[in-house]
Amino acid sequence: MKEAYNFEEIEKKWQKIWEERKIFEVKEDPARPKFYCLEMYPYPSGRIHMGHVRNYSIGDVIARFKKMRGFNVLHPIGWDALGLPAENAAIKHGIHPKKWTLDNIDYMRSQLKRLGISYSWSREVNTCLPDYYRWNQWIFLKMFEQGLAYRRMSWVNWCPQCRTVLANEQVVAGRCWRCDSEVSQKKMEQWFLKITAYADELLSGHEKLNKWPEHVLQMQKNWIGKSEGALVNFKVPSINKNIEVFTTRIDTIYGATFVVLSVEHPLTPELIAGHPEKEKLLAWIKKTIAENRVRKEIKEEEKTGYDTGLKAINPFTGQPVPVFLANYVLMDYGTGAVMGVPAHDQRDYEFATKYNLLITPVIKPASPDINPLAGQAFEEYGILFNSGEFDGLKSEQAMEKMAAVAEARGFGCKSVTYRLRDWGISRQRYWGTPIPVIYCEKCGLQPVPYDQLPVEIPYRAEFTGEEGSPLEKIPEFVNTTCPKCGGPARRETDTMDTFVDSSWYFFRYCSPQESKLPFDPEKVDYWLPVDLYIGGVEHAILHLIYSRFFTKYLRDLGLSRTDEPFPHYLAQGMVTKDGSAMSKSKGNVVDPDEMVKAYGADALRIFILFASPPEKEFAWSEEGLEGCYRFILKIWNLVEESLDVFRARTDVSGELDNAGSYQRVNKKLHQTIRKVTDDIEQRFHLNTAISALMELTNSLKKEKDILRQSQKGRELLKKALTDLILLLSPFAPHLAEELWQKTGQAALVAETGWPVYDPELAKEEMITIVVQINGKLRDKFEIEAETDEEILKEKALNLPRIRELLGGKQPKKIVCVKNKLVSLVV
RNA sequence: GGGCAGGUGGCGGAAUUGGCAGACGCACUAGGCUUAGGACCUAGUUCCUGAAUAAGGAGUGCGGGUUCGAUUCCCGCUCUGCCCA
Repeated sequence: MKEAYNFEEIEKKWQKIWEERKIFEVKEDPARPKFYCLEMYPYPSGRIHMGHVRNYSIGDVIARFKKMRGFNVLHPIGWDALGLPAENAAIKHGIHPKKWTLDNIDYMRSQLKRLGISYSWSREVNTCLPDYYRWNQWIFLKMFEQGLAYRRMSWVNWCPQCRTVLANEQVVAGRCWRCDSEVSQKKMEQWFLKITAYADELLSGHEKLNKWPEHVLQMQKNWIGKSEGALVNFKVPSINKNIEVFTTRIDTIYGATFVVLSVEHPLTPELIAGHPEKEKLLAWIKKTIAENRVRKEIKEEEKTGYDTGLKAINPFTGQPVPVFLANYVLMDYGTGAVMGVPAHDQRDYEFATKYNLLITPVIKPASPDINPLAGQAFEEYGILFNSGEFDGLKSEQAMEKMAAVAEARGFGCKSVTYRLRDWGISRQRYWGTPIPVIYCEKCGLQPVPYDQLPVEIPYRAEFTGEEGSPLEKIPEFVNTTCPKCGGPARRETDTMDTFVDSSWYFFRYCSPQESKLPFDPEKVDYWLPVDLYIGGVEHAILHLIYSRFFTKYLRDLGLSRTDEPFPHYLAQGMVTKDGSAMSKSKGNVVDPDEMVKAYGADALRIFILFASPPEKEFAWSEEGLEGCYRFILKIWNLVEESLDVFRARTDVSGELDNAGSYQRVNKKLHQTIRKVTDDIEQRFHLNTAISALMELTNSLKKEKDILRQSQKGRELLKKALTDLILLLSPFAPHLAEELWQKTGQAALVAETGWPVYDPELAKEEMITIVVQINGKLRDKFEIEAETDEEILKEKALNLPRIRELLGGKQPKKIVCVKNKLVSLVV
C-alpha cells in the first residue's frame, strides 16, 4: 500500500528535527571554506509577503547547496524592527510600537520557520532592542569624534495643522497623510553623516564589484554623480563680493552672458538689498524655496527668475553680465551658482530666451558635417571661437588650459563635485535609535559618554501624531544632566534614520551576543565579506550605498579588514500578478500562508523558483503552483513505487533485458547532476535546474519498470533515485528528507554531500548533425560525437535527400562544424 | 531629456560560446481509466497552405547590416518597465 503525501505532517516533522539537532548552527572553522549567504532582512510589517518568500527561497537554495558542497555556511536572519509603521500603528490603533513590532516578529518568525528556510536562528538580530541599537549610538559617537557626524540647518516637511515634522512617505501629493492639509517646509537643525568623505572610494570601489548587475552600479554612479570641472569667481564690484560658480564646461565661458544663483544662496540677501521691488522679490523667493522642496523636476515653462539689477564681471571676457536669481539652480549642487551659457546649455538657452538675454555662441562643431540645430543650445564638444586667446582649441584641451589660466590668475581652479549629499539621519520620531547627544546651557553640545550607552527609547509615551515627536513630551527622557558639568541639560530628541540600523546588521550576525564592541573583529574577519547578497533592487541605491559607506568606515576605525561588504549582489526581480507589482493598494496580494496551507511549503518554494530566473520579474499564477505540487506528487509516487530497489532481493535475474534503457537513464542522471550543479553554482538559474529535475523524474518514471527487471538496472534506479533526492533537497528540503528516510538512509539530507557526476558519462556519444542548404535546415543524421569534419561532409553529401536537392550540382562552399552541422552553399 | 533592463506560442519561460527556435511547466484538445474527480495514463498543441502521421512556406517588437548561418553581434526605430533629472 502506497503512503499518501501529507505535506503538513512531513514539513512540521523535519522543521522540528532541523531545529532540535541544530543542523544550521555554525561556528568559525578555519579548516573549511566559509560561505556567508545573506538575504535582506525584513521589516516586521505583520506578515510575510510573496517577495519575502521569493527572496528567502532563493537564498535557501544557495545556502543548502553550499553546505552540501562542503562549505561552512552562515545563513542568518533578523529584523529591521525600528521605523515609522510601528508608530503609525500606535497612532491609529493605540498599540505600543514595541508590542506591535515584537508581536509581528513572533508571527513572521513562525511563518519563516514554516517555509523551512535553513536559518541559523541563534544569530537572530533585532534592531529595536537596546542590545542592537546601542551600537548605532556607539558608531555615531565615533563618527562624531572624527567630525563625520555633524549638525547643521536643513529643510524638513512640516504639517502646520498637526504641528509636526513629516517623513517623506507621510507626504502624499504635497499634503499631510493624516489631516490632508498642505505641507510646508521648515528649516531645522539636523544631524548628518559625512558620507561625502567616502564619495571617491564609493565610486572607485565599483571596480571590485564585478559580480554586481551592471545597471545597479550605474544607478549608484548616477547617485554619486561625480563631475569634474572648475570653479570660477565672478566679481560683483558694486557690493565687492565674489560669486563662485561651478562649471563642467569652462571651455564655454566666453559665452557666459549672465550668472544665476539659487534663491537659497547665502549671497542672496546682499544681492537684493537695494532692489526696487524688494517686497515682491522676497515673496517670490519664499514661494520658490517651498516649491523647490516639493517639486522633483523643473520643466521648461516653469523656469522663472528675477534680475537683481547687479552686474558681475566675467573674468575671461572682462565684460559685465547680469546677475539673476532663478528656480532652476539648486543650492544643493555645486556652489549654488552657475554661469549662464545660453548658446551651449539648453536650460540656460530657455532661460535666456524667456528673459531676452544675450546668446553668444563660442563653440562650433569639430566636424563641418554637423550643423547645430537652430532654436536650441549646441551642447556637444567642439572647437572654440569668439574666445580670445583660446580660439581654435578643442573643448577638451580648452578645459585643461582655461582652468590652469584661471588658477594662475587667481580667479578659479579645477574642481570636482558630487551629486551625493551628506546623509541626513535626523528623524523627529519615537521609534528609532535616540541620537546620543546632550545639550547643556553652559557647556553646549555634549556627546553621551560611552559608558552611559545605550540611551534607551523610553517605553512610556503618547502617540497622537500631533505636535512634534513623542520624545519631546517625555520629561524623564528630555531632562538630564550634563556629562561634563553635571548641570541641567536636555537630551537630543531626534532619532536616527533606520537605514543606519541596516547599514551594518550583517556585521552583527557574526557575533550577535558581543557586548564590548558592535561585533567581534575576529569573527567578522572570518565571515565577511558576505559571499552572496540577495534582495530587491529597490534598495540598490540607498541601502547598498550606506552599507558600503559603513563598511569602509568600520574598516578605517580598525574594526574590520573588509573594503566591500557585498562582492556579489543578486538583485531579485519583482513579484507581480495580473501585470502589476503585488501591493495592498492594487488589491492583488496573494498570502503565502494560504498557499502553504493548501499546497505545502515545498510546492510553494519550487513554484516560486521555477516560474522565472531570480533576477527577472516573477508572475504569480496559482495554476503554476498546482503544477509544481503535481511534480512533487510525481516524485513522491515514483519513490514510493520503487522502494523495493532499496531492499536486497535475490529473485531478480542478473542480466539486463534492456541495455538501451540503462544507457539512457545513466546518461540522463549524470547530465542532470551536471546541469543542476552548474545552474545553481554558476548561473543562479534555479528555474532551469528545476526543469532538469523534472526531466529526470519523467525519464525515471518511464524507464523504472524496465530497469527493475535486472540486478544492474535495480542498482542504477537506486542510485538515480538517491541522487534525485539529493539534487531536489535545496528546493524541496522537507520532501527530500522524508524520502531520504524512506529509502533507509540514517543521516539527514542536509548533512549529506552533493552528488558528483562523471564527465565521461555525461557526454553525449551520439550527436545529431544538422545539414543546411543555404542556411535552411534540410536534413539531419546521427553520428558518433567528435567525428572528423571530413567524414561529416562526406556523409552529408551522400544523404539521399541532400543529393536530390543538390541535383548533381557541386556546392560552392561547405562549412563543417564538429558536433554541430554541415552547411552547404549553392 | 539621460542611463539601464527588457520585448520569443494562448501564458510563465528555455535556447550557457553565432549553429535543430519553442526545453520544462501551465492552459487547451482528443482518447483511456474511474461511481466520481481539480486525481491518474496515452497522444497532440508556433502560425499559414494541405485530408495528411506527406510536403512546403513564414516565424523570436519593426526596418536594415555583418555572416554559409543571427533570438544571440552591429546600426536605426518603436513599445514596456525601472532608476535618475
